[in-house]
Amino acid sequence: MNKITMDDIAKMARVSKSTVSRALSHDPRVNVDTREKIADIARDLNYRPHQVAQALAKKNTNIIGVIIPFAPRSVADPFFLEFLQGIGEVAADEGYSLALPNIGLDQSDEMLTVINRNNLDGVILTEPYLHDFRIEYLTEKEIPFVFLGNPMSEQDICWVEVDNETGAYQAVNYLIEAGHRKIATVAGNPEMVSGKYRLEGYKRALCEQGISINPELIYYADFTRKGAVQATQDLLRNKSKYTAVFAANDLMAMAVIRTLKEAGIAVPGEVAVLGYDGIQIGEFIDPPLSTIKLPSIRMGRVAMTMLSKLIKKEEIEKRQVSLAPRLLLRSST
Amino acid sequence: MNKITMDDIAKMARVSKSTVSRALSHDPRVNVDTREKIADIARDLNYRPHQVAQALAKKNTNIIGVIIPFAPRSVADPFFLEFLQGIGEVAADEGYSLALPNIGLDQSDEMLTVINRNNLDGVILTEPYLHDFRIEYLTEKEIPFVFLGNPMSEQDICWVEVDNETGAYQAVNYLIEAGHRKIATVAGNPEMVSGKYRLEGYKRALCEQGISINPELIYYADFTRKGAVQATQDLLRNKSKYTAVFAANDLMAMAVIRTLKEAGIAVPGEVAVLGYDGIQIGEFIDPPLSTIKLPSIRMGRVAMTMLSKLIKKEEIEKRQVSLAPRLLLRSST
DNA sequence: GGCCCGGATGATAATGATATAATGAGATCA
DNA sequence: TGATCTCATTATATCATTATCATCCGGGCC
Repeated sequence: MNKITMDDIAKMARVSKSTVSRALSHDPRVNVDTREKIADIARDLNYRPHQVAQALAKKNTNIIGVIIPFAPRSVADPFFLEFLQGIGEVAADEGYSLALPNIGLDQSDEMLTVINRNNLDGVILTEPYLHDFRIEYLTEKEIPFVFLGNPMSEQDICWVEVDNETGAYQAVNYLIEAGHRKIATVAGNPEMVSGKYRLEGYKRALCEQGISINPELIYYADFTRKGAVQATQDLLRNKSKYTAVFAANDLMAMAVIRTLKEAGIAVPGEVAVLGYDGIQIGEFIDPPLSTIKLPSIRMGRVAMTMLSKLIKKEEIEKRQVSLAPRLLLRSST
Repeated sequence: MNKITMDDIAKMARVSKSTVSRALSHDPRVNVDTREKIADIARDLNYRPHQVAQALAKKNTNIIGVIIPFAPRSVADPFFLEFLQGIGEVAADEGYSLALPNIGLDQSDEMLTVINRNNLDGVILTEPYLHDFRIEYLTEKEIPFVFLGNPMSEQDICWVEVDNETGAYQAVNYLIEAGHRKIATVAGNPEMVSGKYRLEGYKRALCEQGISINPELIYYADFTRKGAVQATQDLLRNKSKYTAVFAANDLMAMAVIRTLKEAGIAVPGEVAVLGYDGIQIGEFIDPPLSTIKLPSIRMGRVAMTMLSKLIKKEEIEKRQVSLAPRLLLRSST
């Protein structure tokens, strides 16, 4: 079966394809009768515009790239999935489809390729790094983009975040108020904004309460379960005492809990564990995970809404959106 | 900054853009010296072909659509995420990128649009229905596709599955052998292949062991947590006795466990719960979920590999792949 | 010298849409 | 009555590639 093109419709309606193009895009310049005739024929033939050709002529593809690193992180992380769902909802409403370009480990090279393919109308990025090189690329290529997370750039970049430092401060402060004095942390990648500032929040909470920071209670993992298991094992070998662990994301908190339990340590009986992100699945684990709840779906919606406006060059009232973290107490503390 | 096109390179190399095109696609007809000169210039200018224009001329886009229904199901379901990861790995290797067209509830109309946009080289579908209407569309439009799950069609369609009936039979059989006689089930959507045949397996296991099927112990939910909570509440109001629940997927099993626990029923002490899918997160919940483990990532890899061959019209040795389910015992039974 | 051959390259068409310039007919106005 | 304007439509260019057909050139052969 041959695909139906505009030319076919033009011939049947005895007009030029220019007129067909305008009629189908509701251009007011075409006569109402002509428009209706063309619309009828298009409907009868079940015509759908060829998106690729349209993209070439209009110079936009209606495709949004969502840069979620695959292994070892992230698509396995329910937090990103919830975020993706929020993006998806708005994208569908606005007529965009989502592409997940697979980004491997050597991001710089892959990123270049993805961007240069010229087939993305805009990009949503996750997990900003300190001095994120992607900003420069995207800015230079004039591709609209929105970050999930504040990349701490001097430039006027669009982003949606929940302040990492505040959230972590709130978390650790709660632990202190609950009576904990020796609090360990499984921190994230310190080259990432989230990793660095969640650790900063941890430190500030301790400082303000006059508790000295013990470097032996700080472990760095890479936001993965595997990394957290390793970190917890290191922690278990450590002679320093601790009664609570603050993990920089829920996925790691889950691994911490399991590793502690395997070592015969009761949670929260002997050691309390507090996570970060507030993934839905957290309420099902044993014990249900106390955490800092981020409005993940909402963040996705906000990011996509912002990106859509950016693409259409509409006015954006707030280019930087900072949402509030919320302490969600379940049973692991 | 203007984008670099083939014309720019042609001018710099003092050849025609035809030659540039051939040189960059390693056409043996171009002289080696010319090819290298062109390759050098392209590298210097950091040239990347314009994917949209390329797609229009070559009539393929290197984009694969993965049809995962969004709300209320599926992207929230870690099983699909794991599957997606498998697809992603192979897709990246083969040079495809993934698109997630958002399919809403009225699939028929949306599907039509997605397919007719002519911008997908192939499609991977999940969750086949009995008499799935999508098969007809895709076949007619001659778009290569692979199903996750056996759509039970007479046609010679490509699919990867784990036999639902066998898996469910295995699950329920295990419960019976463990001494359970009164086994309830929270079944999936009976219009979906997975929903129907997992229920069939449940029934066959009971029949073969001479246990009569009690319709009051069969509840239908829609594979979501919400549906399962409702089903479990109905079950709790029921006067019939039961000592085990077989849920048609892990997400529902998790909801069943929580709802039972909230009602003061011990799992697995009073009631055993067995799930289906084998999502990774299942081991973290309380109690760790016993389940039928499907090789989700592998299924994704197989599906994408098959689709890739289908697109390239290569020979496919097996167009229908049926992998083995595996009973994964943790603590909920 | 004319012809053929094949390697290398160029010119043009095609892909399926939109964007821009051009056209023609009728209305308006000085 | 001629100039200008508007409206509806057509013709042509454009987008950045690949595909197809044409051309050129040097060398070998008769």
